[in-house]
Amino acid sequence: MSQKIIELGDELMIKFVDLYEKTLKENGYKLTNQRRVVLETLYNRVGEHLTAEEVHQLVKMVNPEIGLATVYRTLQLLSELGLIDKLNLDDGVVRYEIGEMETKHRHHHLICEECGTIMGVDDDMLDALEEAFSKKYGFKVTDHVVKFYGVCKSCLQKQGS
Amino acid sequence: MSQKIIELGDELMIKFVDLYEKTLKENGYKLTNQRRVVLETLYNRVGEHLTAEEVHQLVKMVNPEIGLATVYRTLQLLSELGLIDKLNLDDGVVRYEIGEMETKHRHHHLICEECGTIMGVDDDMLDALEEAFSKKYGFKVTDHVVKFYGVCKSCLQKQGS
DNA sequence: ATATCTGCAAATAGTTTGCATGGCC
DNA sequence: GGCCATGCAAACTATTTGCAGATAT
Repeated sequence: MSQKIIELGDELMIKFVDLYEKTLKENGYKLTNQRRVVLETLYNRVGEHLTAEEVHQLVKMVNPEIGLATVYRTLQLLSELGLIDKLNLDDGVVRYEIGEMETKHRHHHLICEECGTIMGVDDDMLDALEEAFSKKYGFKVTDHVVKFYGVCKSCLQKQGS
Repeated sequence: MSQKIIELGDELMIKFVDLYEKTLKENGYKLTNQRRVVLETLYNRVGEHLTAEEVHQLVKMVNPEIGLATVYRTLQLLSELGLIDKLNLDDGVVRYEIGEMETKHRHHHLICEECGTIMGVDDDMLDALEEAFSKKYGFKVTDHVVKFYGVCKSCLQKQGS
């Protein structure tokens, strides 16, 4: 069955799809169109933090047949495989975003309490901290989640004027 | 109407109840038995991270009439007032715990992926980092949430043997 | 060929809300 | 006395699951 593929025109995207195929195969999962479309959708929205519902809306533009349950299942799978990241802001919805392939550094989030903007930042400042914690508490850290809440640059400027 | 009060026998607890009364009054909320019982329950379980359902079970031992909805409303209120802390571990349930009155330092969580233990640690290592982030991204940080995932000391020892 | 995946609809789980009654200030 | 808070049940929302048919390998 033929399936319209999103026009990539981007070397990075090809690399990403390769990784997706490799990772799924290695773990014994099938390579389905639904899964690729979900991943491509996330890729096309780098920097955004989408809910399952939002991903479903976007995905339906490419293939209207894809159901919401599949989107949920796919997001969960891709997240487990480390192809995408899960993000929880305590607002009752789980969000997903493309993980950073290029760097090994986990990235963190600055959440503006004024305008709700979520800004992802890449930083290795936490690495030293992680090690310190390991030593201090005898706890072997494998991962960490850091969220900063506050007021973003542009909201600060608005407040100033 | 008379209401059985949990035996305190503890100066800290009295201080805590005082704070609870003061904070509620200052914000125009009524001082009800339900609210105090919820707070005392949390206090009696310092170090644990309870779900609304769990708090409800415990609270019913003191006063079986208290409804689940009230527990939800109360936990939300106490959390907004800063009397207790909210914690989300992405397992589909929101947890609450007594906030640290003594220190200004927010505390962080070490979550063991082996046994599920959640360990709260108090540490000011993040303060420097917060400031660095503020400078670097022009973002005024007011709060942060940090979670470390990994393997706890006792699980590491079990693995070793 | 066959085990996995999908779509749909129904089920679930956690949390919220409307409303009449009860209790604090 | 008035208004906020409570309890109950019903409503809601996000997410999960069962199942029959479709699809990738």
